[in-house]
Amino acid sequence: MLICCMTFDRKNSAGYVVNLMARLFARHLEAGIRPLGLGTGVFPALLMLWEKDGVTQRDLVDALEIEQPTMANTLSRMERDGLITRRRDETDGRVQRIWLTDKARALETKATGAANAVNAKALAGLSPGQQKQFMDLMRRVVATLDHSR
Amino acid sequence: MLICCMTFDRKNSAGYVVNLMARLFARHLEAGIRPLGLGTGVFPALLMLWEKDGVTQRDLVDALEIEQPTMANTLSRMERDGLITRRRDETDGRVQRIWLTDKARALETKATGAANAVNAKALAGLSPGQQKQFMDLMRRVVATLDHSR
DNA sequence: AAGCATTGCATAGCATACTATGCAATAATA
DNA sequence: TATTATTGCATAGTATGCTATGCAATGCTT
Repeated sequence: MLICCMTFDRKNSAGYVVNLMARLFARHLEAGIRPLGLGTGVFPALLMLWEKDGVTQRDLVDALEIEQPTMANTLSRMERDGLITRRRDETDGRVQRIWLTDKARALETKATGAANAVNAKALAGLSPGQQKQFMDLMRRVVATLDHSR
Repeated sequence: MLICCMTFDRKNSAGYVVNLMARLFARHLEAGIRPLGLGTGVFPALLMLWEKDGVTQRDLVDALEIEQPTMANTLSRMERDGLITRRRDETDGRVQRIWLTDKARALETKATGAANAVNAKALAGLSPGQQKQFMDLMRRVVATLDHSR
């Protein structure tokens, strides 16, 4: 049934639903990792660093598609909170290399567990095939937006 | 091919991809509506108000699933920028009713056009059937997260 | 009616994200 | 080698979003 002058149905707008979904994911993840002293913003950087630390800020910016000042700010908070140390590169005076503290290393299992739990909870209403479809569709949308300007 | 100790593959994590996708959507929408003097944060409120103004802050908070202090802050910016006026309800001294200015009304066509353009661009790589699937899957995930915890 | 609970909104404080800009170190070029 | 361009990072300023909290107006209970 059509309503007369409705020009924009937000619940049928991809952008609106994507934003809402992202905020809901963030709220749930926040609740899961707050007991660990972590916030959602540090999570992507930690994922990279758990895999391999000693990388540069630039490496994180490129891999995570986060703007450089955002990453600088996030790393400052992580340093303040004792999750990383920054040491200047020996051969290039511009570069800061990022190293995890033992404290940050010790959080990996619990933190990724919390993230896995949120993902599982969020996708619980979808069949395994639909979950794969959902991920695939999202990755294609991301690729489209990444390469369009 | 499996890599030895990788415990968390972010590009296969729903939460990570959702967050990235939402930031990309926001960047594109921001670029589209900035020439109108709008930001992404005011957009959901404007969508509601274009449909019907004279509603309360509480109405917006409930419909948009945005926390009340966030909405109060957003409405303050909108008032500062001449998009809305707030008038106290005549029968209930607690309530502020929100009214659009002519300036805000005049932006509806261009702003929703920009949002439609972003949505179209984002979904351009999907078939019409896949677009419907994508929206349906997202709405189901939103519903799941809405009703859990 | 008095006292308590609820509701609607504002404020404080912070995290996360952006653009614009500056600066120092290095690289490239003339 | 001197100049210019590029690169890596930091800072400033702002928007968007959250939790915690306070307060005034209203509603409820006795």
